[in-house]
Amino acid sequence: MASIKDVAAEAGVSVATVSRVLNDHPSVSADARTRVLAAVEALGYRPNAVARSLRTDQTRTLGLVISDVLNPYFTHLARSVEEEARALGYSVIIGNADERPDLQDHHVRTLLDRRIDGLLVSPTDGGSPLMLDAARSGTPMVFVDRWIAGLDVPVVRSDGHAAVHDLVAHLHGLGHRRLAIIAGPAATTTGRERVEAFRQALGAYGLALPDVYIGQGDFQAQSGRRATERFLDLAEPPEVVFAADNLMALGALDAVRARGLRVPDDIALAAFDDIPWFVHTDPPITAIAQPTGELGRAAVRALVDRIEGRPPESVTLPARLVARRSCGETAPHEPQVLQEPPASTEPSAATNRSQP
Amino acid sequence: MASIKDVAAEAGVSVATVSRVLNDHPSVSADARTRVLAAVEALGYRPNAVARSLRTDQTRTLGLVISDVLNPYFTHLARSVEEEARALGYSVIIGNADERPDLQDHHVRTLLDRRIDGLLVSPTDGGSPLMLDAARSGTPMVFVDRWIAGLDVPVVRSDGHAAVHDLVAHLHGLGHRRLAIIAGPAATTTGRERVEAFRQALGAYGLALPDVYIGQGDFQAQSGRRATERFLDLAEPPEVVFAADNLMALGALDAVRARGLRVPDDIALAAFDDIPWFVHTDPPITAIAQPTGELGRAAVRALVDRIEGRPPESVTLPARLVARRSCGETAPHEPQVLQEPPASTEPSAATNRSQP
DNA sequence: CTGAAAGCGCTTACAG
DNA sequence: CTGAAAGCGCTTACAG
Repeated sequence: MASIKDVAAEAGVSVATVSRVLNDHPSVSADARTRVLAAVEALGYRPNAVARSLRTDQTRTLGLVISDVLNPYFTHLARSVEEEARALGYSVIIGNADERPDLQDHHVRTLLDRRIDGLLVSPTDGGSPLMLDAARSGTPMVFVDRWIAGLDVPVVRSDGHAAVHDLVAHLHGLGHRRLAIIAGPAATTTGRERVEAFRQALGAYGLALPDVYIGQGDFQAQSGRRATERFLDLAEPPEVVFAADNLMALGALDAVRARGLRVPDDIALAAFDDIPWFVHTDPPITAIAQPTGELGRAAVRALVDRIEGRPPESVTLPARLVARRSCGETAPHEPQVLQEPPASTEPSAATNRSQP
Repeated sequence: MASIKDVAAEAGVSVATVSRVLNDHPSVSADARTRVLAAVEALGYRPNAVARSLRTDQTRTLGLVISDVLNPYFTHLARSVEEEARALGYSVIIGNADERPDLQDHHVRTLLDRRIDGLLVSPTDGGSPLMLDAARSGTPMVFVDRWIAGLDVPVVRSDGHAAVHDLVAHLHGLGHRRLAIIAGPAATTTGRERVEAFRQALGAYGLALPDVYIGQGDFQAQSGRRATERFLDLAEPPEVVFAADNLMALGALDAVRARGLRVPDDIALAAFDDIPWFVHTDPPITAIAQPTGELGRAAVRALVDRIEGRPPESVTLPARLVARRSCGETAPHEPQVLQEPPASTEPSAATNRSQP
């Protein structure tokens, strides 16, 4: 593979001049530029990004560590992250933690070793020593979707409180009183928050959330299956199961189906995170939709701000309820296509520095 | 960030010795090793992978350029690729071409600039000059799922001929005679092959595949929607629509639903590529399942063989029909869970060197 | 077993 | 505007 030396020789100039042409440095004569460009063309030369990174101490690469690529929500997020990063001149390397803290650490370590310019993380747990070190050691970092409290790291996420409240209103209106939730891991913010939001909303309707109506899941389908089976085995099973993510809803659907029961007649189902397939499941599934694309873009902008020395902003966007037939009723004209509400940012109080 | 020099100073040895310890070189005294390891620990030193790559001319990184990450088939593929790569000591950088040749070129170029050790590609088109150059210039490369003919590049894919034949037999048995297909781009092998397999199978039953029953899609949902609308507008619409991938099937479902029609009563639907959601759609969708995980793993093994100087093997695995209710009938005991058949490789005739 | 030194392919003050 | 030279952080013959 041709190196800068070869180009310099071919063009009859020094490597410094070649470098200047390649980097659009102003002080290069038109003649030198022409000759260098011709040599580059003739040799099919492409600068070695590894060498450049070593020298400039920047890789123009962002790391994205997500909990589970197979989860359509995170796939969507990853895609919007890559798009925005590309628009800003960065590449992104994705690390899939598969909801495993050890794998998450593996990816963080690998990414750090590669000297990525910044790290976007949706943490799988409460923060391993490595993750905390990374956050404190000054590696530019932004949390997206999930976060770890007590760190001076901007957070880009959506707030589901209002939507969960809307969901409970919807369920209550349909006459449901025994509502259960399949929670995510307590070590994750979204695992905890969604349960709390649900509990609060139930409280507003004078309903309790008994422990037996809280299934412990891990955001993966299998756990949704198991939790649902346990609910169905109860002397008094819930009338509604609210899965804290779309994969556990898939598992719940599997479990209900395996027993020969029907949604919503035998048991109602709702999910956090909306995905295109929810329109076509039997029945279409009521879900809380996050503005996923906008979250990904905002996260990249915050991270790049941080990398390039501008003050990064934490961003919180609202989620919203998309009611379909899986909890009962809901008219023929239910929503069909996912549509994201307009973005809004928190212009002030940037980081979650003061978080408990 | 601490460098090897800092470690050497701290341990009271030369950087050469530090390097030897880090790389498990045998000729290092136990004493030196201990002191170096202690220094590494004390400083929290991590070797700079960029510098190491520049020096050793290997990045231990694989590039994966896929057509569309949002397509669950490719997401699954990407995941298995990463798993196998990790097991073999490689990282992978994913480039999402989004079915756009220009984006595909962008990613190939970026990956090459980063000096990845090898490239796994599922080409979006027939081969841009850049892609052909890359393949010919000796960059270790393996095609997965889709390929470009006429290149000396191993191919890891699945063969759907038998499964498509099974599908047509199934459809014919249900009494369907007017069968249509939504094809992928003719520039892709899978776009062409699936139509040809379908045409052949129809021929075996004395059925023709008229041009109006071939919808031109691009493997994305929107194109499945449009093609289906066109079918439904025909004076004599088809009785069955076979979508050449799962996203176009989603689009077809959207279109059928938008007209207030029912599957399979008004029109039957089948898809290439099986995904977990197909069990829960209304109705469950008949699909041709590829051994996706095994394809990803085999592709990585072939690529790493190539990189490490062993002869790489092309691999072809069979796809299989999973009949559900979307084409009519099919019993209560239809399959529920995706299961991959055991792997099989072609031990001989490694590359598709002699392809037309 | 160990260290000094060269060199991977770049970029960038510095001097002219 | 241009080039010689230093240096980014490593690895690895080479000599001892």
